[in-house]
Amino acid sequence: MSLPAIDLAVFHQNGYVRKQCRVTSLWFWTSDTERDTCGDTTEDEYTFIGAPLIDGFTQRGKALKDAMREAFLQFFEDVDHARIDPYPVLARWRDDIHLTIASIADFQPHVTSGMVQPPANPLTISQPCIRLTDVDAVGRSGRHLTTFEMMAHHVFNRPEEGLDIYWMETCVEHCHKMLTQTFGIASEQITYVENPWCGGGNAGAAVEVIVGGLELATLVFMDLEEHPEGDIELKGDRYRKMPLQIIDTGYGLERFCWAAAGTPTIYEAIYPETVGWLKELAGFENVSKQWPELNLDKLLGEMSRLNGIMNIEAGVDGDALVELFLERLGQRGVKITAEQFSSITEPLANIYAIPDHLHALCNMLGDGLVPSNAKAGYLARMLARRVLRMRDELDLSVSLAELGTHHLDVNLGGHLNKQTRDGLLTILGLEEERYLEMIRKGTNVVQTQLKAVPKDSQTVPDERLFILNDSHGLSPDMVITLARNAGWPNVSLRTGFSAEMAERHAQMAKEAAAASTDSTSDVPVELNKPTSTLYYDDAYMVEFDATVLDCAKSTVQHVDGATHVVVLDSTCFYPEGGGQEGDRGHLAFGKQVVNVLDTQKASGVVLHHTDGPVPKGEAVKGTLNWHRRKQLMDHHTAVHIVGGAARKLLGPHIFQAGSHLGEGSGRLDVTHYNRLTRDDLDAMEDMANNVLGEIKATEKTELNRKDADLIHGFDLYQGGAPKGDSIRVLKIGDHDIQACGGTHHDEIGQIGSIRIVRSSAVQDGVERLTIVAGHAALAFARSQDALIRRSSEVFGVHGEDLPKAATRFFKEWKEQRKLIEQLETEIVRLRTSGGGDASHDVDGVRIVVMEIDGDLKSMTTMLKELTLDSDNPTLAILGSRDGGGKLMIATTENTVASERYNAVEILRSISSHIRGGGGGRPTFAQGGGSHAEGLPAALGEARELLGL
RNA sequence: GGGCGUGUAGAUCAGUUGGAAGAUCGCUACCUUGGCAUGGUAGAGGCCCCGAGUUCAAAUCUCGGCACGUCCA
Repeated sequence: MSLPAIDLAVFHQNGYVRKQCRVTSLWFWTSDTERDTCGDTTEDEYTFIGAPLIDGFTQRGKALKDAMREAFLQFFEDVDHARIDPYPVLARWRDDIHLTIASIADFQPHVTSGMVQPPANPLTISQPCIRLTDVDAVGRSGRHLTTFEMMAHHVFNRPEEGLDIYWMETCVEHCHKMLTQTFGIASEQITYVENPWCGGGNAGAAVEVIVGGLELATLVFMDLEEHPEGDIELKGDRYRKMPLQIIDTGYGLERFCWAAAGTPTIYEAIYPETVGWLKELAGFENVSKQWPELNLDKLLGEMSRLNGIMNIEAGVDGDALVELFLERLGQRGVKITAEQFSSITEPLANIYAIPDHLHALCNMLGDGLVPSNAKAGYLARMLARRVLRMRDELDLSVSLAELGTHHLDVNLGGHLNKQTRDGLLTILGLEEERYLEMIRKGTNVVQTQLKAVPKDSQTVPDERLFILNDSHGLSPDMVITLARNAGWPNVSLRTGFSAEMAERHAQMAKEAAAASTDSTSDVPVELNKPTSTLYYDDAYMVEFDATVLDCAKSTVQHVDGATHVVVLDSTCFYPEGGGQEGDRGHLAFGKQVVNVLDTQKASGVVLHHTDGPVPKGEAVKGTLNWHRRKQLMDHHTAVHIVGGAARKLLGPHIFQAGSHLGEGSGRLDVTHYNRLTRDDLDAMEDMANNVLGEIKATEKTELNRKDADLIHGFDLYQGGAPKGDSIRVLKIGDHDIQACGGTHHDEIGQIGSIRIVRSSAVQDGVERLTIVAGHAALAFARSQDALIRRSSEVFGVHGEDLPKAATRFFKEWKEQRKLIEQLETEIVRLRTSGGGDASHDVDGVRIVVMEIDGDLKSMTTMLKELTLDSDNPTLAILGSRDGGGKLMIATTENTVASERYNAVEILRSISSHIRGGGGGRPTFAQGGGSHAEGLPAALGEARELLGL
């Protein structure tokens, strides 16, 4: 079964009839008797360019967006929808996506699954979204954006419970009324296309709203969930009805703006000031002035129209595409050469894309994102780099921070959600520094990588390009530019290479995904009844009585010595979670005792890993290893306090990226754009310890998700996306407020003291702080003391003199090493100059055969002294008893000595005496053995061989 | 989360098959000049990131760590 027709009274009342599209075969509703296409086909061109479809909005840019958004939200407020503030563009309440990609993403997964109440119902919102999938098309297609606002009205019905706010009929009614009355769009201009929607395991009927060839909105009626036995089939999958009915609408704010402005591209409607400014900076007028006969607006308008109806696949050959474009433009009366086309459209594509990318970047950074080389931070860095590259292609002399300042003032009205203006500009400045550093290194890297490539080569080997891109961040066209400047003037990029590289990356990602098959651990016990968690009632409870619900042999060895898994009806053992390690202790029953070696959790059931069985149904007395638990609580509470200090001292972009609380130390990963200095750590440490004295007690409350979001916002979820509706909130005065399920002190003074031991980098943009608190802080101080004591004993100085002493010793060691080298050289000079027994003259070649003390390094020094003087042709054979015997033979290069003697041959014929081997060049050979006592014999044979 | 790359003189970087640690700039001294820019000559400056392993021999190969960079999801 497929979905039935969407036959609504509102269509009939407005004179609409249902037709099937001649091109796409989709069913659609229209009041235009002539119309036989649905409006969004390869035959439906944009009609609003130069002829706006929405009247009454004469503004441009931010003012236009503000007016449009207000009109939309006001309309829905007037029909009893609650206006909701937009969510961040960083989807921190979700663990499956980094960025908010649609308004419905705000309510996934828990509201849409029914677990959590929506903040209002029905509601209206205008949600800033970021989608990077079409990033390459931005600026070129005339309509693509990486960041846009999705205006929406949402309804969450539960018909089985009598909650039925409205469904299709009223939804389309609102939509139609708004379009025709608020925005004055003529009814016959609007078509409603029936096109079922599915995604993410859900599906439903949907209507696309098309005006003037442009899809202005989609109305989705989501009431199906994927199920193998479902009776409805959509696009190859089976679905069944679910208890929830959700209306998910999306109206593209920027598209409304474009339809109201009627500009050649969407960018001129929403970023007119920036486009104008960049054109001026780039001297674009000089480009267009060359061909006064060209009508630029007509050209751009036709291009947008063409892009609107041509579905251009990624990876299409660039040259072929331009040719096709020129042909189609010619058919439309725009006469233009390939040269004119590229010299106009290439700079314009950059001019258009820059404000779009800046908008996405400012929104991301404004929400507190820190650029990085991994995860969401990478997306920000990618956008920053794209802007910088486009800036360089346009040859603009503005910094990224100046572009950011302009964008913030002109297009964002100076508003950022969290980050400060200074913070934003600092980050942009740092990103530019990194970019410039990468370019600077690029020239060198290119020269090294292309060393084997002939200077007159026309291509760069694929493998080199892959390495340069993946490892050094130099995109193929950047490599070509650099290579041309560095001595390979003829190289160019093979067409289609970029597509191949993308394909290769996709392949790599696929292989990586296939390799990481997660092993679901076997849990041998039943997981029916959630364990009652006593540690939340009283974090200080050490002993408790409980009943054994289940006990089974471990199927996998979880920890050393653990043989069984025990489930109790209640427990005060904290299971590992939120970064805090599981508790240990023991369970006693009768006269027997089993040790709890670790505690884990599965589906709300606490699993005690023990070293022995406990009979099912038995009453047990559980006792916690309190020393360990106290230490874990010290660390956990300390991590919250340090995190709060970091946020206060370093800025609003500080977000917890992970934590681990062990007995010996705790660690906290925070997002930050710079490496932390010891001064930073000291300042945080000071603040953290002051907090211990200033704030007496922590407050622990439990809230439902809806209220928690409303009261505290999404900064609450530092520990990650929450899984359920119930949120445990830990408040340490106004210093730190977080959702956290760990165990914490009621009185933070019990921690005693906090030390931040060090910081290290987990990845770019994330700093790891290692923290010790309570007894661990004391233990750490003692071990540090011991290190200093042991070291100062070696030097025989007091601890405070240690740095001075170490510096002096190191300096003297270097000086003495130098001196030894000089003395060794001097010894060789003395032993060989006076015509002693070591030195002989054979037909104009000085021959030196001697045994010396020293390792390979000092032998090398001596050999140099002997054989590097070409006025004194020498054959030198040195031997040492060091490490099983060493032999080293050299001749003075390019002299009679090197002509007459071969070092390698001599070495081979004598090295057997020390039972060794070796090799080298004819003028320099070295070898070693395992029989140092044979050295005199080896040297003796050498003398014999040479006739001495 | 997965992949890749790089750590060598104060700075920027070479270093071939494992076999004698280099270049350029900078620094010091001297020469050239009335003085300067410059030019010339000589010299100083190295825990080849750290730690193991393989080898007669490791800057070079293997493993681990630290630091930095980069691509993809």
